Amino acid sequence: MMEIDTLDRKILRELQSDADQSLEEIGARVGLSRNACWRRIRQLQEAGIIRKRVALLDPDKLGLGLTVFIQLRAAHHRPDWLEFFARTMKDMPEIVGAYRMTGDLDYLVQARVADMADYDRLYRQIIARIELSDVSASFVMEEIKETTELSL
Amino acid sequence: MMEIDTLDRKILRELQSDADQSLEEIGARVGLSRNACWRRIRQLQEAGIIRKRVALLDPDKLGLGLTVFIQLRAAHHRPDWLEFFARTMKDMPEIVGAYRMTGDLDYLVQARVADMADYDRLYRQIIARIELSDVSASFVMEEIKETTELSL
DNA sequence: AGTGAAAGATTATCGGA
DNA sequence: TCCGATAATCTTTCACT
Repeated sequence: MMEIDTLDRKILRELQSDADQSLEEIGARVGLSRNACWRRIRQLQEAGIIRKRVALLDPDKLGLGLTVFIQLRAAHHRPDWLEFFARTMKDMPEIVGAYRMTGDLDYLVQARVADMADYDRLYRQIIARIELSDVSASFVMEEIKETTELSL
Repeated sequence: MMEIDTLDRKILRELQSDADQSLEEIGARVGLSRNACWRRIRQLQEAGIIRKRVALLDPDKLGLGLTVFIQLRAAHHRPDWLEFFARTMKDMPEIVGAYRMTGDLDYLVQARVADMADYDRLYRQIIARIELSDVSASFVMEEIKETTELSL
C-alpha cells in the first residue's frame, strides 16, 4: 500500500477531470515542478491507483440515447450460474454495469441502447442466454449526474 | 452532425480502452498513418464525439470500497424541486450517478463510499438537504462489470 | 527537488492519388 | 476530399547536480 498525500490528491483530481494536460500545466496547478509531478504520477500508476487513461465519448452522438437499469433475479443458486452470468455480461457491449446486490439472488444491470426497439433486442438476448426467475426494467428519463471522478 | 465510418469507430474503440497510446500505435492498429489518425481524432473531438480524456482511478485503493444504489421518491412535484435536487447531487462528490427514472417521482442514485458508517453519513446528509417521501438503499456485493466503453 | 538535454510525440503544412 | 511525408514545436523522460 502506498500513502497518498495532499499533493498526490491534487494531481489525481486534475487527471480525473482532464488527462490531456501537460506535466507543465499540472505542475503549475498543484504547485510543483513538472518533474516532481511526473515522478508522483509514475508512482501512482505503478501502485495501480491510476488504473488507466481513457477517452469518454458522447453516447447521444453515437446513437445510444437510452439508458436502462434492469433488475434481475437468478433462477437458482448454483456455483457455475454466477460465472456464466458474469461472462455473458462482459460479452455484451451494451451493458456498461452489472452488480450483484445484497439479497443474494438480485442483480442490477445498467445498459445503454439506441431506443426501445433496441432495448427489446437486448432483453430478448438476455432471457435467451440466461436462466432468470424475474426481469424488470426502468428507463432513465433524465441523466442528472454521471461521472467517473471519485471523491478524494 | 458528423458521419462516422469504420475507421473512426476503430479509432474510438482504441481510445476508449486506452488513451495513452501514441498516434503511431493507434495508426498501426487501425491501419492508417499516424497523421490520418490525428486528423480523424481532431475531428471527433471537434464534433464532441470524444468528450474528454480522463484518468480512471481504483476506488478500493482510495478507500471507497462500498458502492450503493439509492432509490428515492420526491416529496412532491414542484418546478424548483428537481433543480435543487440536481444541484445537490452535483455538489456531493460521493455521488457518481443520479438519474430521473420513468415514474416521474422516482430517482436512482449511485454513490461510492468507504463503508457502512460512511454511507450512513451520506444518507443523513441527503435527507437533511432534500425533501423526500421515500429512501431505500441496496448495496453492491460484487462488481461484475463496470466500464466507460460504449458499444460501437 | 530542480535543470537541461535527448528521445519521442504532436501539430501544421504540402504535394499527390 | 483524404492520404502520407516531411518538418517545426512541444512533451515526456531521465541522468545529474
